[in-house]
Amino acid sequence: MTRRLPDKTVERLSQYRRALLNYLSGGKHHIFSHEIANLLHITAVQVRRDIMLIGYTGTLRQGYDVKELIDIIGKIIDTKEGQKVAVIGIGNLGRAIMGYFSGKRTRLTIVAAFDSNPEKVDKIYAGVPCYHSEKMMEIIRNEGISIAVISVPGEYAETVAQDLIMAGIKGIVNFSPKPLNVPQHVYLQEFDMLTMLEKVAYFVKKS
Amino acid sequence: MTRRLPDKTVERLSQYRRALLNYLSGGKHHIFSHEIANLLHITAVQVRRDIMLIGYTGTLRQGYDVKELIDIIGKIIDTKEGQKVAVIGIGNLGRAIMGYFSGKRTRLTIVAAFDSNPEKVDKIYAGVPCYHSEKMMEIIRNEGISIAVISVPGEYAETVAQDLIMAGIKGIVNFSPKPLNVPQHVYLQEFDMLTMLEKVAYFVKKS
DNA sequence: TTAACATTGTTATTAAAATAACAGTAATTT
DNA sequence: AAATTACTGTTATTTTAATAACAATGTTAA
Repeated sequence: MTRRLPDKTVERLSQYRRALLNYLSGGKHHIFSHEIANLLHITAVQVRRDIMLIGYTGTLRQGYDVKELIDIIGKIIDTKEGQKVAVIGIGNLGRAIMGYFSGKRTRLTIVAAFDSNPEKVDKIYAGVPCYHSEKMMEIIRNEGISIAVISVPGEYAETVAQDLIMAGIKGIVNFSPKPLNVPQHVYLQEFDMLTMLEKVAYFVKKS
Repeated sequence: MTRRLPDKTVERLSQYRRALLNYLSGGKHHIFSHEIANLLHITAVQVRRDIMLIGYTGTLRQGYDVKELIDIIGKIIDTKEGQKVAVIGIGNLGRAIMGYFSGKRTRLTIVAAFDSNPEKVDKIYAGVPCYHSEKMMEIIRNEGISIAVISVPGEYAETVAQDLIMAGIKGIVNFSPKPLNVPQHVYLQEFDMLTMLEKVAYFVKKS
């Protein structure tokens, strides 16, 4: 249907929506591109361009209808049926991720967590049941989980990813410091904290 | 001294170094560009280009001297004296970050953590003392901390950032879902998990 | 009624990043 | 000795993202 949007535009759409939901709760119904821009600390042109790419169009004197825009973004980002997410590794990071999610109503639902520590298995974290890693492939297949968050220590990341892919996972967010190799049909987002911190340190040093 | 390197190159240099340290511990002393590429699942050209940008040069038949390359990357990324880092907000995420760091010997040292929860104040997390948020500005100034990691809930992120900047922080990694606005002399790295997950979901849906 | 203004939507340009192309060269093979 | 091979280092090209420029238009002001 719609042409594939640029990566960065998709990221911003997600942020627009969150900002707009918040803005809406303040009782305002219309918003200008430069107001959206201020919320995210970017430029108005970029906002308008992104909105152009998704084919929505505002009105000249009032700007954009907040509710409409939220809906349109939803139609682009979400699927009707929703998508199921699993979190692998319930250390501090895994729990942090699940904590961020609980409460947010979104079309993404974390339906299962996995860990190999018997003390964690069969407990509930932020409303999500934790299963033993041995059951991972089975549950992912049976539940039709399409997205996985890897938050295990680096040394396990690779084999976990292998299993996930064999079980039919379509998208992975990798928080481990170990770079992953995935086939083309799997979308991978790396998320490496140590690298990011070292990068910041480099540019701090330079300035 | 060296010209400012591209953002992405700096990220990869950090990853090269980690991979090389690991490789070195396997007893190998030389490495080819395509071998580095395999470790990170990128192309050999990209590796060679990055290495060209930092001015290092390998030998034709042996490739790169692993130890030398590690040292050169260190000279570029690290400062002699090291840089001090503070973590603001000791929830699951804050603890995860400190956990990742403990053990890694690097020129970046987390020297202080801050939280407003009295139960956490004056405790030690992963070897790092936690102080009350009220003391944040003072300690940052006195200790000469130049980098901060924000892992507080979104609603506090903005004021925390303000305070950090007033206290003289030069680089910020923001894990909160609230976009920050910082003056030009402060380097900001946003790190928004919800957005990234929604992006992955979008591309999974598309594929 | 006309001019000035504030806003959107779109095209054009620039900047950043990745990829491709290829020249150069030491070692090895024929 | 010449050809081949397997690399590096660098320039050229392409792709992606961001920014700038500007036409179009309803609204307000003169």
